[in-house]
Amino acid sequence: MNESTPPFRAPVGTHDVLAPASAQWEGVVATFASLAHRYGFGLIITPMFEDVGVFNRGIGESSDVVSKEMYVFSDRGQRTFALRPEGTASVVRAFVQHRPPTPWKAWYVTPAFRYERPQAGRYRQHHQLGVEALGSEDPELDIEVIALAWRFFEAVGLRRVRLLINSMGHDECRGRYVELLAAHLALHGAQLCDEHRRGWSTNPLRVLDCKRPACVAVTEAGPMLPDHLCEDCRNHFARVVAGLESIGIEATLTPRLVRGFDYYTRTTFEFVADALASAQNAVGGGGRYDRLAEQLGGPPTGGIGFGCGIERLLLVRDAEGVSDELLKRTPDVFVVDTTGSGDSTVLLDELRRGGVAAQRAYGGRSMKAQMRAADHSGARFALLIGPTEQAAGQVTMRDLRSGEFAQAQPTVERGDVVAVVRDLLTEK
RNA sequence: GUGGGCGUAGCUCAGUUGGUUAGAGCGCCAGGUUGUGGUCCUGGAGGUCGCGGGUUCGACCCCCGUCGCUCACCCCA
Repeated sequence: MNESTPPFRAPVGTHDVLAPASAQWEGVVATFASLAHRYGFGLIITPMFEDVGVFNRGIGESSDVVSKEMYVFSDRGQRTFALRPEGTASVVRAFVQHRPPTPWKAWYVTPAFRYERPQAGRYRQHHQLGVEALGSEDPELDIEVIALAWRFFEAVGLRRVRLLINSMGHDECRGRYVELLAAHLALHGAQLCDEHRRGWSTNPLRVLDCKRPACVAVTEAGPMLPDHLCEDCRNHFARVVAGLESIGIEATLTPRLVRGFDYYTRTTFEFVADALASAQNAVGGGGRYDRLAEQLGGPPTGGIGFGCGIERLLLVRDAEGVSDELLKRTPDVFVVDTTGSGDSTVLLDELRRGGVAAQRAYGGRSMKAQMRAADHSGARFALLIGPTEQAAGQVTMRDLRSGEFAQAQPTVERGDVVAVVRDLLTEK
C-alpha cells in the first residue's frame, strides 16, 4: 500500500478548511450574520448554479468573469447552467421570481466559482458574504449597505482597510460619458496597452480598469465619469458621500473605479486592504444596479449590494496581525475515566444535554494519556472518574488552566456535576 | 492562457563535488514503580526522497517528460 500519494485531492484552486482553522470561518460568518440582522437583512439561500443566462445577462458578456471564467455545464436535460461566479445575479433573479415586498434586504454566504489560475488570495472556489437591498433608489440605502460593510470590517478587527468610491451614473449620463470616452480613445487608441489597443471598443469603460501604465496615461488625460454625471446622479452621489462622512466613514473618491461587472449604475465602491502586498488586495466591493432586475425580466427596481471574500478577509486579518480569535472552539470539560465502566457515558450525556461542551478519550488509555489528551483539547476542566470516585459517587475536578502541581482538586457529588460546571464556566 | 520558483516523515526543513542502513525539530505513541496534563528525560512508530523514463558500476542529488504546489501577469473576492 502506498499511502504517501493519495489518489484524490481537492481540485486545483480549491481548499479544505479543517478545524481549528475553520473556527475563524464560523466567527466571520457569525459576526456578519449578527450585523446583517441588526441592519434588517434576512438570510437568503439560492442554488449554487443557475441558468447560464442569469449571469450572461446580469454580469455582462463583455466582462472577464462571464467571457472566460465561468464554470458552464449542461445537465442530462441539455439545459445549460453555470456555477455562480458571484452573489448578486442569483439574488436578483430570486427577487424577480418571488417579488417579495420592497424594500427587500437579503444577506447570503456562498461559494463562488471562477475558472482562473490560482494565486495568492485567488481561488477557483472562494466564499463570499454579502447583502443585497432592492426596491429603493434612496441614497440612504447606499449609505446603509456601505456602513454595514465598514462596521463589519471593524468588527473582525481590520484597521487598514480603505473605502474607494465612485459613481457610474445612470444609463443616460453614463451613455453620454462612454461616447466622450470612446472619442478620446479613438484619438489615442494607438497608445493603449497591447490588450486594449484593439479591444477597447467592446466596452470602453474596461480601459479605465486597466492598470497598465499605457492605459492609465491615456485615460488620465481623458474625460472622467464624475465630471459628466447628470444632476440627479451627482446629487445622489453627494448625499451618499456626505452621509458616510456624517457617521465617520471616510470614502476616497476614485474616478477610475468602474469594477468588473456590467450591471453597476451610480454608486460603486471597493474596499482595499493596505496590508496585502499582492495585487489581490480587494477584500470587498459592490455597488448599485438599478437596471439589473429589469435585465432579468422583472419590473424596474433599484438595488444595491456588497460582497466580501472570506478567504481574503482572513488573509488580511493575518497580514494585519489581528490576534484576537473570533471564535474559540475548545471544549469546556474533558472527562477522564479510568474505571472502564459506563459511568462516563452517562456523565457526558448529562453534560452535553446541559449545554456543556464535553470531550473524552477513547480506547481505554492510561490516566496519564487521558490527562494529556485533556490538556491538548484545550478544555478548561478535567473531570476525573476513577475507582475511588466511582465508589464514593463523586467526581474530581481539575482546573487545567492552573499551572500549579499541588493545586486544590475539589470533589463534587456526582449529582451536582453539571450545575457546578456550569457555575464555574459562567464565573469566567 | 503565459512565465518564474519549488516538490525529502503528519508539519517545517537539512541532506556535503552522485557512493553503502536518508536525518533534525515539532507533532504522535509509550515509559520515567503503585490514579493526574502542561516542563524535563528515555524509547518507539512513521519515508518506494511526487510520478515515469534516461545517463551511470551506483541517483534524493544530473538530464527529459509528467503531475502537483506556489508566486506573478490579467482580473477580481
